[in-house]
Amino acid sequence: MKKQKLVLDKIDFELSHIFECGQCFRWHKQEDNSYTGVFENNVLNIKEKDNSIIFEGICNGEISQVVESYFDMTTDYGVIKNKLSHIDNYLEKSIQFGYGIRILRQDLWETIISFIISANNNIPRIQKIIERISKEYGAPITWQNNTYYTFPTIQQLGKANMQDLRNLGLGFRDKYVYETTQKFLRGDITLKELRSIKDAKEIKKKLEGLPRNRLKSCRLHFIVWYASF
DNA sequence: GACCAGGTAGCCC
DNA sequence: GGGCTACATGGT
Repeated sequence: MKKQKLVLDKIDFELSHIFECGQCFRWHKQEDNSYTGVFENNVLNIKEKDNSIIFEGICNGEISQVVESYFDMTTDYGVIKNKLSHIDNYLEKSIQFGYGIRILRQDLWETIISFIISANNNIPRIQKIIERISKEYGAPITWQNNTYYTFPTIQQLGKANMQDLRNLGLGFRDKYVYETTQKFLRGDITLKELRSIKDAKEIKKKLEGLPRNRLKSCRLHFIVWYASF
């Protein structure tokens, strides 16, 4: 893990559209309008300057690879937007509204747990709970005199019992997170298995076996997306 | 201090 | 299968 920097041309990339559309919980806006976040074993700060996007932080691997993967850089969003905007007026307006969005390639495990936590909950609190879980069970990464925490792996989160989770403020969701983690720990269901399934209905069926995890269609789209790589 | 939140499981009918 | 309700907390 090392400090790295990357500068890319600003194409189909708008920070606020990406980070404030509700698809992620761990990116925070800074005073200078940049965003800092933790994903997998990376901490990045991202800012816009002179029609460029500057990525800076601690990366597990080459920053160009990490960014390319997480931000889905190999997909041409211009082509997609062009296609969608010709379907109907509603889509055209939607694209005008969020023209700079990219669908992040977030960690599948983190996403499953985050979605369980989101049940009957509000976004600020969801964010706080995820931060607390990460601080308690994730691994620390220090950058620019701040300590950030990765989202815990299955094994790391497996160390928490229901009371531990209750103490972190999960409320009634503690047992659903606990049971889901135990299922993954035991291997009743695996991430590899989810990734190997290409049919959305099959993935849905698998996930419905998990507690507190029946999927609304919006969630399913994300899970299918995250499971696809 | 009441009301609500990125929902869902467990009832009842 | 559809409709209702409880669920733990914290944010507003």
